[in-house]
Order: sequence, then structure tokens, then C-alpha cells
Amino acid sequence: MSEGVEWALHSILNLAWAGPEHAVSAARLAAYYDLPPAYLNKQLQALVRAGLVSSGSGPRGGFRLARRLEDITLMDVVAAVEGPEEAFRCAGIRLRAPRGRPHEDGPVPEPAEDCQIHQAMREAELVWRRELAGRTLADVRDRVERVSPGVPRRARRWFAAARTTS
Amino acid sequence: MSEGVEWALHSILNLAWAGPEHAVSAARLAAYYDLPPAYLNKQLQALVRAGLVSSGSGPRGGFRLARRLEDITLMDVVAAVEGPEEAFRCAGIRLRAPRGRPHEDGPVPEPAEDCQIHQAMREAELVWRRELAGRTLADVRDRVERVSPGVPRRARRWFAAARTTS
DNA sequence: GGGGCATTACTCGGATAATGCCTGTCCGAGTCCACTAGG
DNA sequence: CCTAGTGGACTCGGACAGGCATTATCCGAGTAATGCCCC
Repeated sequence: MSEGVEWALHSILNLAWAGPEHAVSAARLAAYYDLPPAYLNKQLQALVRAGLVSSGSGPRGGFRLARRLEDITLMDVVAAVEGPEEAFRCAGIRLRAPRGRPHEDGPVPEPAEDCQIHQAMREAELVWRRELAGRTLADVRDRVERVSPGVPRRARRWFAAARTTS
Repeated sequence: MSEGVEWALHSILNLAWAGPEHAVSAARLAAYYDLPPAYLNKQLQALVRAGLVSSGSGPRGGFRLARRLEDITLMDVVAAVEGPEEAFRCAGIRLRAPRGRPHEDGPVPEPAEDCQIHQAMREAELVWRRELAGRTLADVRDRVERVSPGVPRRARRWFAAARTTS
């Protein structure tokens, strides 16, 4: 799985803690974890395309949350960064198998529908997606605030101080 | 996800249909789906290392199932081909964040334990793995035989004829 | 005719290249602020 | 003093290389069958 998912999740949480009134630049978000700024910018662009965060140019520009944290699920972030394709791609290998009867004597089944292996794998992946879709980033935020109460304040202060610090 | 997983699953089913008395060569298995023989051989080697199939060299050599189909789960095959590492690797990004207090005033928590994002993603992946581990290839075989009863016979005949056909 | 043996063909197994995607970087378009000059 | 204009600095956004994992391939070690020669 792409590493950008992790960065995106952390950045979204940081944006939430920074508050919707401040727009945070990609460079600042990257500096917090010592990440390559331009590359993090690329990932944030994916989040913008997905409508999770909004962006603005210029000196006062940067990124800010476009939705409430309660309305962003882990699945949304994964889909935004990784793309909507499913992990297990059935290449239709079964169709290349030697056929008993070349002539068709009924409706030709869809490749994905016919392949039971694909079905089973798809089912497992669906469970995974459902689990991700059922967990919002608000849940994650609440857990963090319960386990490490100091983190949100620290993050908020650090990003607020970004403007004044050299 | 690696494409080899799909090849491995189909090949295992074909080995089961060919019967444990016949050893099928990688070339023959590959010819059934028109796959690159040497590369499929590589994937099958992974299955051998995992103990799912056994191999033998020589003219009568080839691959055959090492376990019953009831004792092989989808998880086994995925783990054998993809490796045991989890898909979402937490790079410990959180540790690089600026700390409020450099001095430690308690037991330092494990990175994976402390990062709630990692926790949530791990939980979802665990559900996925559990689903895969709960489904055996015998289930898949039964479904195939129910949906397409002709496939097993065709496969068995084709692999049995392998020896005689040019 | 029967048995032992060298040959041969066929298989896996691991070492070796080629390809594509993820990672990482750079520069241009747009935007807002700040300074300046004029009224 | 107030206002309009202009320069500058900062931001995102998409276009451009590099590195690494997956994909694909090749050749050698090993093995069992086969044909041949000798007894």
C-alpha cells in the first residue's frame, strides 16, 4: 500500500487540530514530520480532487478541511490516494482456458461473475472496505485525544506558530 | 496486489482436479492459461516453500498438492506469494514529530501501539485476513463445481492428456 | 533372454535482466500582501 | 492623510526524472525413463 495514505491521514488530523480558520501550507505540514514537501503536496492534491480538503493559493493560501471530521472515513482517504480500483484485479485468466465448447449455448457470463476465485477475494476485500468505511476520522481523533491528550494542543500551537516563526 | 496470487489459486485448483496421483509440470499448468511458464514456476516455488504443494524433478516430476484442499485457506496462498508483511506499513512517521518534552517521564510506548491511525488500519486489515483465513479452497472448489460442473472434468481430462499429446 | 549401465530428455531451482509504478523533484500560473507614489 | 498602482513573495498545480519492486527470462543441478551392450 502506498505510503501516501499514512501521510494523508496524519495531515488531515493535523489540519483538524490547526482549526478550519487557518490554512496550512504543504511545506508546513511536511516540516512537522520532516517529509519531502513537494511530494506531500502531491498527495494533498489528491485529497483536494476527492473533495476532502480545499486549497487556496497565495501568501494566505494552503489547505484546510472541506468537511467535518465526522464525515470523512478511512475509506475516503484510501480511495482518494490509492485510487478506486480494487486490490485484487482478476485479469480474466479463466477466459484463456481451453473451452469445452467453442459455440455458445447460452448467455455468456461476465468474467468477474463467473470466476469463483475472484468472487471470494472480492468478498474479503469488500469486508475490508466496509470496515474502513465504518470508521471516521473523528473516531480516530477521539482515540488520540484520549490516549495522548497533549498531542492536539501541541499540534495546534505548532501550526499556529508557523506564521510567526522564521 | 501481486498478480501471482491469482495464478497460484487457479493452479492449486487445477492441481486438485488433476488428482494427487499425477504430478503436473509448471509448463503444463502455464499452458492451460497461456501464461509465461518460467514465471509461474517461480510462484509455484513460493507455494512449495510454504508447504502447500510438493515438487519433484525429472521426467515424472512436477507439482502436486501437499495438503488436502480443506486445509488450504486463501490466506495461506496470499501469505505464501505476497509475503507475511502487512499491507499498511506504519513508517513511524509520528516519532519524527516535534516532541513537547524531550525527556521521558514514563515507559516509551511502541510506535505501532501509540499510533491510533496505524491501529485503525491494522484492525481493518485484520478483518480482511480473518475473512481470507476462514475460506478454504475446498469451499471455492465446491462453488465452482456447483456453478460450472463441466470445468473440473474438462481440467482433469486436459491435464491427464498432457502426457500423450504432443 | 535378462540385467546392468551410459545416454538422454525432462523437471525444478535459483541467479540474472527488463519493465512499470511509486517516490521524489522542479518550475510555471495564480493570488494576496505590502510598499510606494501621487492626489 | 488617503487611495490607486505596482512590485514581490508565497502558494498550489501539474509536468518532469530517479529508484525500487514486480515481472519476466535463462541456464545449471538433479532425476527418472530409455535404449544399448554385455553376460
